[in-house]
Amino acid sequence: MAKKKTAKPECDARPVSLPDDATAEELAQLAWAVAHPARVRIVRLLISREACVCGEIVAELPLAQSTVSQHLKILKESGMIQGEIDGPKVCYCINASKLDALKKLIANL
Amino acid sequence: MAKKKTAKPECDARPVSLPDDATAEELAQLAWAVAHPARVRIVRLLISREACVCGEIVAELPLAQSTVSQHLKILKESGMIQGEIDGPKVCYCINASKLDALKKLIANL
DNA sequence: ATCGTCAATCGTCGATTTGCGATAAAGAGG
DNA sequence: CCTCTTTATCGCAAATCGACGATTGACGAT
Repeated sequence: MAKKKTAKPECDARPVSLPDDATAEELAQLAWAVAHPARVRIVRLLISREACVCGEIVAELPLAQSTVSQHLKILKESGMIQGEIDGPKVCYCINASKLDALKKLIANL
Repeated sequence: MAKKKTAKPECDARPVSLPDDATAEELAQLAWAVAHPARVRIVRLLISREACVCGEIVAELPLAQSTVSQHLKILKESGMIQGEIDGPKVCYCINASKLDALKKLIANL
């Protein structure tokens, strides 16, 4: 934390941006979920298919299964997608509310 | 959620993923520009003020000048903002077309 | 010409991300 | 029971990010 000791008499006097700060982190977090080509493709895939087994996602991407699993974990932690266990498989689907939240936050920029 | 049959889902007969791939990278790149709270705040600041000197941005954020400069560089490289040298100061402003590009890409997700 | 201000860049540090192979865990099926 | 399939997780390595102080370069003013 930079604590400037140098005198700063009359430069800034604007405590106007408090709600800004709150949504800034939320937007950053959601944007970050989509800030990787592989994750963009996963999100698009889930939107277009509405539901998708993990194996299909892996087959769709030029990445190793473990890497795709990592991206899925990141997307799940961000709340953008959800995964339901279905026997030995896992069925992922988009979380519409989170996606809408991202859309709104970006649109209201 | 509509669940596919447990049998093989005949889904992959679609050579449609060429434009997907192209915009996936573009979206990821633009999303990454706003995937940090400080950069979100910078972008918002520039939108609300339309133009802003670097010093003001530094004063607005709880970060060192060099760190803010880094974020400005990232935003500039992504095309989201532009900087014009004005004497010893540098005046930054938003790049509306890039911002719109991001908004469209997110909205069309 | 010299000084002070403003912003970019350099070098460094620690933390995080990204990718992979290998392994473990959980069911389904023979 | 054993085996196969499917997915998550565990290291591990390379790369990148984020933050900072210090320095540099550019410009205006004195």
